[in-house]
Amino acid sequence: MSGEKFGAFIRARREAKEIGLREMAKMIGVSPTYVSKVERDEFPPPAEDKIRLIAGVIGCDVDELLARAGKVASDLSDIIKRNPVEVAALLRTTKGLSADDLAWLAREAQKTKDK
Amino acid sequence: MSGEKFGAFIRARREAKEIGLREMAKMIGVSPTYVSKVERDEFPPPAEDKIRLIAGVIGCDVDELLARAGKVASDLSDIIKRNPVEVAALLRTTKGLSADDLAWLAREAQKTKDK
DNA sequence: ACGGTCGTCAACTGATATCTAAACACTCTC
DNA sequence: GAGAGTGTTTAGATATCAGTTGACGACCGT
Repeated sequence: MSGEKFGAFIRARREAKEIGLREMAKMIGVSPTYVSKVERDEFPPPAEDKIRLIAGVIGCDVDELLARAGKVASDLSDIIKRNPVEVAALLRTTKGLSADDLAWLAREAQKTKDK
Repeated sequence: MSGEKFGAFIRARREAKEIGLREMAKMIGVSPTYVSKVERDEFPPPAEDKIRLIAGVIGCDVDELLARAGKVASDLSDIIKRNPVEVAALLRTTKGLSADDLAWLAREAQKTKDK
């Protein structure tokens, strides 16, 4: 499942979009040096807000990119913290379910909410 | 929902169990000074592994105590990272659901898995 | 009055996260 | 062959995390 490291991944995407390193740096509000280091995995992935901007620039899903960076979106953490016991139980139960099953479950959740 | 700070909470629990500060410190493998500071919220909550030990000592749910510390169990983070897009969608949908609804949803997930 | 226990204070340490600025080398164009 | 782009190297800055050591004053039983 996408063994590609964070840095290599965003470099490939950036180059595919023909965006220069300095241009990218300006867009996400960091120094070019930093982008260079991160893209060669010499520095760890940046903070969440920067990752969100990068996702916008290279056009990929924020949650996926965050996962690749080894992080979890802070709004998701907040949701867990609101009902730690129940949500933890739910998540542990979903461990091992397929993407399709997860999608089905999300629809069930939506139905419950609408009710 | 339990506005009590992390430190004050564990101090109350510890005292209720008549456990000394030094004893507690020994049990979780840190210095007494550290426990003292944490319990008076002069230091931020400890790392996850220490929090797990504390939960065992004072007898409370690990996920709840982690939430109180503003953290999320790392096994839950791992579950999210395995299927970031689908699990993120599921979690955002569950936002606002009651504890009962969440429990129901977990049972649905279990049924799906058994199938 | 003495040793033991209680919690506390001040001062520090090492590691990790999250970045920056300045100078460098290579290529491509004119 | 000068200038304008690339990306890269060297060398930090700054903050937060996750704690430790050693000394301190208050109290307790004997």
